[in-house]
Amino acid sequence: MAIRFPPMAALRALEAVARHLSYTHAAEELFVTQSAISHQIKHIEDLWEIKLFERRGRRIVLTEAGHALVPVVRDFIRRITATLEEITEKDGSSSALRVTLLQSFAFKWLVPRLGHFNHEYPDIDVWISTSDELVVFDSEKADVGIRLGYGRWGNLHEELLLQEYVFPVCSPHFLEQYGVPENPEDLLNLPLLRRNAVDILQRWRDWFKDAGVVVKKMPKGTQFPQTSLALQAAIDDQGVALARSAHVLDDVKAGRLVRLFPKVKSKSNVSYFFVCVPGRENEPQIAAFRDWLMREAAQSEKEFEEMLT
Amino acid sequence: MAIRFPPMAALRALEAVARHLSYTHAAEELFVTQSAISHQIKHIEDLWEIKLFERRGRRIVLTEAGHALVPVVRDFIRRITATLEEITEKDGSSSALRVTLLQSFAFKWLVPRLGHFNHEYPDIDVWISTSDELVVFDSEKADVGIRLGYGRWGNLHEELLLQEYVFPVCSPHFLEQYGVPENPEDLLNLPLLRRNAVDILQRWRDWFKDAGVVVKKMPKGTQFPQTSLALQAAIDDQGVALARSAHVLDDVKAGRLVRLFPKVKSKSNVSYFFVCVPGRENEPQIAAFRDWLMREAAQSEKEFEEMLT
DNA sequence: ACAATACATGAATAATTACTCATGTACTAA
DNA sequence: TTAGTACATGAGTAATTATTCATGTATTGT
Repeated sequence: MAIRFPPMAALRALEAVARHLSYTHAAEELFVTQSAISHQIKHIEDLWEIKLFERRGRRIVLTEAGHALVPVVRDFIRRITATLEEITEKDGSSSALRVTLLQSFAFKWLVPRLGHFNHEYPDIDVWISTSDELVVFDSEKADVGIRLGYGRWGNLHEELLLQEYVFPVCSPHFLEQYGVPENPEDLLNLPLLRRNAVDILQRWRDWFKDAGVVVKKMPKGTQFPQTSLALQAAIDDQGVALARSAHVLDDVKAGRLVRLFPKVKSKSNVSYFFVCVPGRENEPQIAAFRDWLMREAAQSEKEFEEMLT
Repeated sequence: MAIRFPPMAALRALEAVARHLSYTHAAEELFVTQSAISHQIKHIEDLWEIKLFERRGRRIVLTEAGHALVPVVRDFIRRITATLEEITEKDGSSSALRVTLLQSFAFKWLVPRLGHFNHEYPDIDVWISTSDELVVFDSEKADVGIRLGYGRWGNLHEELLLQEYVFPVCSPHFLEQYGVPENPEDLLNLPLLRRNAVDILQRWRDWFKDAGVVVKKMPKGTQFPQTSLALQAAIDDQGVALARSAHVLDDVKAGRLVRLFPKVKSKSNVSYFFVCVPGRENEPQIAAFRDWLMREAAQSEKEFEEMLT
C-alpha cells in the first residue's frame, strides 16, 4: 500500500520523455543534459522495478507499463497546475501571463518550446488554458491568445504568427508495411486517420485538389476526439494523417513521422495569430511573450521550409 | 506554466493531515514527529504561497485552497498505486498481499493503521482494492478479504474480526448550534445525514428501536454516495450521522465528532470478518496479516468499550 | 492561574536528490 | 568500415530534502 514515490523531477522527466519519445529532446526542454534524464528514468525504473521505455535502435518506445503510468502523471501535473491557477485567480493576486490556445497547438508546439521562454524570462509565469475547439477570446480569462483562423477579427489586436503547410504523414514503419505510395490518389486506398470534425474532410479535399486529384468519395478512416491523438495513431503505424506543419515539425525531425508527397505544396488556409486586447500589446509581459513567440515562429517556419527540400 | 513541485513526501503529509485533520495523528501514521509534518506543510505553503490549513484553537480546518488541492493529490497517489498494481499483476511476478474491502472501512480504519503493519513487516507489500458495495470475494484478484456481513459464507475460511456498535454522531459545533438533544426522539427534528442505501434507513430504525423510540416516519436528510462523505458532512457541522464504531473511532478520539446517547447500546447486526481461501490461511504473508489484523481489531474494540464509559 | 493540547519555528545533521562530465554501448547511415 | 546518433553507466559534488530536538506560541480545559 505505501509505495515509494520517486521525486517530482523524475516524474516530470518521465512525462517529457514520453511526449518527445526522446531523452535528448526532453533534456533540451527541461534544460538539463541527456544524462540527467537517463538517470531520472532509471531511478523510477529501479524504484518500481519496471521498464518504462524500450530502445529500438536510435528510437525509444513506451512500454505497456509506461503507457499506463504516463497519463496518470500528466493528469496530476495538469490538475495541480489548473487548481493552483484557480486558487490564485480567486485571490486576485495573479501576476501570471494567461495564454489561451488550441489544445493541439499547445501540446505539439507551444509547450515543448515554453521552457525557452521560462529560461529567458524566469520571472514571468505563463499559465496556459486550452480547448479542443476555437473559442471566443475572453479577456477576463486570458491576457493573450494564439488563435487559428483568417485574422481580421477587428475588435482585437492581432499579428500573424505562423503560416503552415498541410500534408499527409505516416510512420516509417507504416511505409514499410504498405509500400511507398507513388501517386497522391494511392492514399485513398490507405487508412486515413482524422479528427472528428467536418472541416478536416474539407482539408483533405483541398490537399487532394492541390495534388491534382479529383476525389469522388472520401474513404472511411478511424476518427479521434483530438488532433494530437490522430497524430499519435499515425506514429503508432495505424495509418496516414493529414497534418499541419507546426503539429508535426518535431515528430518529422525525430523520424517518427514521414511527410508524404513533399512536392505537393498545400498551404493551410488558416493561420495562427497572436491576439490580445488593443492597447495592451505594449505591456511588458505581453510584449515579451509576443516577441519571443515571433522569434520561435520564425524559426519554425524556417524549419518548415527546410522540410520542403 | 512550469510550476515548482514540492517533494512527494510533503504531498503525502498533506494528504494524511487532511484525512486526520491533525498534524499529530498524521505524524503517527507516517512514523515521524509532529514537527516534521509541520515543516512539510509549511514547505508547500511557502512554495505555493497559499494556506492549506487554519488553526482553530486546538483544531485545524482545511482552507478552500486545501480543499481544492487535497483530492488531486489523493487521486494521484491512488491512481499510481492502482496502476502499479495492475502492471505487476500483469507481470505475474506479484509478491504483494492483495486485500479487498469496503471503501469506507479502508478509509476510516485500515489505511490509518496500515503504517503499523508496514513498520512491522517492511518486506510485505499490501495492495488494497476497495469498492463502495459488498462484492463477492474473488480469489483471483485478492489474497485476503475483510468482509462485512453475518459470516458463515461456507466456501471461505473466515474469522470474526470486529464487532461494532451503531450510534449517532455529530460535531461539537453542531451541538452548540442546535443544543444537546435530551431524548433520542429529538433526533427526528435534526438533519440526518446518510448514505444512498435503503439498508441505512433500516439501521436508523434499529437504533431508534434499541433506544425505545417508535418511529412513524423517518425524516428527510441529505444523502451521500459514500459513508465517508456522510461522516465528513457531520464533521463539517451539517447534521447527525449514524455511525459504526470503527468508522468514527479516530474522529471521536480527536474530538471532531461526539457520540450522542452513549447509554443506548445498539450493536451492529453485521460484523467484519477476515476471509481467505480455505487452506491458504497459514501462508506466511496471510498469517502475518491476519495476526496483525486481529491485534489491531482487539485494540479498537477495547477503545470502543472505553468510549462507552 | 496553571496545565494540557497542539501546531510553529529555528538550528543542526544525515540522507537523498539532481545534476554534470566522461565514457561506454548499440544501432543506423554513409 | 567509419562516423553519427542516442541512450546507459559510474564517479563526483553541490544543493535540497527530511527529518529530530528544543523551544515557542496560542487556545482550551480545569
